[in-house]
Amino acid sequence: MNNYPQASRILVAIDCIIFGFDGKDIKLLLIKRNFEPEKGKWSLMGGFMNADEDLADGAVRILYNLTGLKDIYVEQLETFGKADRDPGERTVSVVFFALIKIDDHDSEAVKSHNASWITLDARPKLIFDHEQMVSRAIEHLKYNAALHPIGFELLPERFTIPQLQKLYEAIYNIPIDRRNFSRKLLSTGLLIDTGQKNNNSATKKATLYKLDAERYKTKFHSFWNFMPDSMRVNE
Amino acid sequence: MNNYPQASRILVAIDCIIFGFDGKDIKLLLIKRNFEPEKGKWSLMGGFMNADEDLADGAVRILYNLTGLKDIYVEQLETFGKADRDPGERTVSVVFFALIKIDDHDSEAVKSHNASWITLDARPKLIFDHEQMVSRAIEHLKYNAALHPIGFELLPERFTIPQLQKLYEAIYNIPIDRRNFSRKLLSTGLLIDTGQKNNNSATKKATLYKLDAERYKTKFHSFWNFMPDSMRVNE
DNA sequence: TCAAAAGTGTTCTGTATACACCCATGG
DNA sequence: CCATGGGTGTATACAGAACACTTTTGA
Repeated sequence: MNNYPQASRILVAIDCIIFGFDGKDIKLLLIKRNFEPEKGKWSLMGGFMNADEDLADGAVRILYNLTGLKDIYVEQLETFGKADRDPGERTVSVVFFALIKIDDHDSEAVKSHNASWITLDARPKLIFDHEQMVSRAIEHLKYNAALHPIGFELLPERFTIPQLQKLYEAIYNIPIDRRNFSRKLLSTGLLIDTGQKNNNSATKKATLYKLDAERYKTKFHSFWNFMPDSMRVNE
Repeated sequence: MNNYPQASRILVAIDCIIFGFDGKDIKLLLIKRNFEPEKGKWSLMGGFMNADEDLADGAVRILYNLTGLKDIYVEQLETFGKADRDPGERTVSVVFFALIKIDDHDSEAVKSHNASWITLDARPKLIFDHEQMVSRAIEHLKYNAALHPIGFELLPERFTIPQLQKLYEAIYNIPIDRRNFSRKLLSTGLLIDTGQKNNNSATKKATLYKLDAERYKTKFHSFWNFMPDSMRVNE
């Protein structure tokens, strides 16, 4: 069947920005390509959308291949479509934004794809327009983490408030007042005290919380502001 | 040249959500199709991306065809890629979000495309997944108009504060306090008093303002909140 | 017993809100 | 001169920021 005879058919790529947090730094999962084209260079994890597959399913498939994870946080970010973006052939690329709990990923799969976790500062040059894609994703992370409770997606099931604070300090690269942060966060009612304490600490053990899944859902689309007002720059 | 022999090539459509404001209601520019496929039904304005054209340029081209306008506010919104979204042939559609000053558009071009301005409430059923696209765009408008100064894009060059207020009341479907709105707005420093007054009023004439283009640019990416807190629902 | 990190409380200040009042215009 | 809509002023409440103090832990 061909209802649109005069239009051009082109490749639809899917590229994935994958963020993780190791307790100290925000990291990106990048690939040192051991395949053509651009073998030997760094790129995002990607692939092509199959003809019989939903776009979003394609992203899940590609993310699963690399990380071994299925139920992770994925958002469609933006579609890149400069005519000359891929020198090999005309291609548009739909970019997806994923947040994963870094300890959960399948390190065998990552190794077999020749991928590595790299801090934002240390990231190498990337092929094509992948550099712009990453910039866009970092922007998106900064913007959205201040308005929606997505930070949790980067932490383990059970986490402490100080851990969460370190995460936000890493995202925004600013110090945050411990006491105000904690109060603001608890006042959202999103956290459930598990009764357990964190054993990884050499000093006073912090309370482990988990997300209140119900409240999380209802609150997700509301605007949020638990970042200091200084982040909502008005000047 | 064909570096990716095994992947599928498919159609890339561009669909445009075009918002306008007539001083009272937010309206959508929709097309009653006098061409195949789905002739006789309502849809968004769209077309296909050309093989040698940047994606964003395709959107500008399509918007220009319908409205006769070139320098308008356009954002890429989302790419729709369900495998069965277009029954005719596998197609992904990149949706663009446009805000125009309704008085500026070329009504001849609109007429020749069989298009009409329709209020959100009165909109008809649309073909394919265009309904979802519109819902998504309305969400986007509500979300972003509270955080960024995009409302101005729907008003004439010179506008009054009461006009702007009516716009926001239409977007959010809530009454806003006249006095607080005005103060909040002026405090942003985005408005320049033109010295002129609005003559269309039967009573006291309101001051005509224009945007401070410089400040607009710098402020655009900052979070903003001149909507009442009630909009930033936390419950 | 001391240092380091976690947790709780208090004060202060800026800003959003609610609401009262004055001004301009045309009928 | 009065109804309608535009513009300015002010008191109050609330939430964020700053900062002091207490508690827990392991070394």
